[in-house]
Amino acid sequence: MIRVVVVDDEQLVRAGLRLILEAAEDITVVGEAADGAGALEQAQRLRPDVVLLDVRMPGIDGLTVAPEVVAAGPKVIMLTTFDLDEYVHRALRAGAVGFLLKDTPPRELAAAVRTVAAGNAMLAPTVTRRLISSFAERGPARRDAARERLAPLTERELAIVREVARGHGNAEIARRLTMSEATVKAHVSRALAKLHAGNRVQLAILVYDADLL
Amino acid sequence: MIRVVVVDDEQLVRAGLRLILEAAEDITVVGEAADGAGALEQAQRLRPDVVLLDVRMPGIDGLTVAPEVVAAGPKVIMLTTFDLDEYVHRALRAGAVGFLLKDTPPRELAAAVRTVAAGNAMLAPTVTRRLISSFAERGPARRDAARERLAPLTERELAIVREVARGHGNAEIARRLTMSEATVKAHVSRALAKLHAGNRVQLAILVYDADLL
DNA sequence: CCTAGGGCTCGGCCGACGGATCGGGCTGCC
DNA sequence: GGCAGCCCGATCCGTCGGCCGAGCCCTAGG
Repeated sequence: MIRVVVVDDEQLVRAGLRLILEAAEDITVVGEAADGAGALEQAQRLRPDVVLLDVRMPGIDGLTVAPEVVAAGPKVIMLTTFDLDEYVHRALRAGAVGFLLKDTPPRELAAAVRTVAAGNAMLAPTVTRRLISSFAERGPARRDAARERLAPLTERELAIVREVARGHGNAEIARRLTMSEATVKAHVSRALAKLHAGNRVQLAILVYDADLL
Repeated sequence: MIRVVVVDDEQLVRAGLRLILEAAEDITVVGEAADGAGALEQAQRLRPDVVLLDVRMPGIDGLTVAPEVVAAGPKVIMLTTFDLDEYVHRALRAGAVGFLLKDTPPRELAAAVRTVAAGNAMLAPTVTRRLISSFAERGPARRDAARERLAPLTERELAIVREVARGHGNAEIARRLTMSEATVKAHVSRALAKLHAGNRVQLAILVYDADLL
């Protein structure tokens, strides 16, 4: 039996969720709360398997308490009317493993509870879509592009550039790599030219994007 | 009516998928293929709404043709027995909007087809879980530490430091934020002092670690 | 009211660092 | 031998960064 706590500031919504979930034989609603403080208290006292947590609530809102609720043990599914990027990002970073819209059909809601109780994750389709695109964009795309740009560098030059990206000055790099400071400057200059960079900071940015540390 | 092409090297699997999908009144299977080449040909000729694409196939495998199939128009759902990280990453980068395991129940398979046809995305729960982790665990440790260090900065100072992290020089920052270069230098100096940094590159590193772009 | 403090804005000065340029030595290859 | 690429070095100059001071605005508090 999966033990669930539902949190929403509107009593009507809580009642609706309870009805939907209790209709499944393997799910039982063991507690309710109307704000973040109540949610945390119930999570710690009742130790439920899953907490359905509304995003917007008076007092402490759902996103704010989410990290603490997660820390208390249960899996957290965020519930909201609007799937704003800001909400999704904060929720996922807080450790939520579910993010559903309030127009989710009853069958899927119960399925989501079972899914997260089993240790997996469930997102609304629109949210999944957004997550994928943000993954595809910020993923290895920029990294490979950066590596491509760094390709023309000589082995030695790359070594100097990596030192630059560590925030070291030319003198310090010279000591570390046992060469003259003038030489370091020369390498940096040619790296700047090859990479069409105007700044040593831009070199550091490339190294960071290329994930070379 | 949602028009679907199923691609799998095993004839039995194709037949099974066709049976499942044709059972839904709003879905019709308009074509089949046994390898990547066939998948691409069918996608271009039949212009289906959705392509179910097996990952592992003899000849050109699913992950390899996925980008071209996506480019041809249809939404792509990857199908596989194993949800290896490598598979998922490549698939999502290729532009797939679905990633399902072959043990997905028929009802969810049809739901997934409808979901992607509607422009949204559908992943297997285990895949979603992994995606969330890789999104959330993008090093909150170092990130929060960096934010902690950046905390003492005033709003204005942080703005200048972020410009520094973009690789801009003092003069350029002055233009962008419409202030004197002397002011920029003053802010940079104080930021360096507050953060115990000796270099503007080190400021950039902090901003990067703090993930502020 | 007016004083004190903090943040933002500027200017000037100067030492230090960063970049551009030129040249030389070394290797491998045509 | 000539050429090309990499590595190293030295010199010149612009930019950066530290340090001084100053004025302005706002808020807090006597």
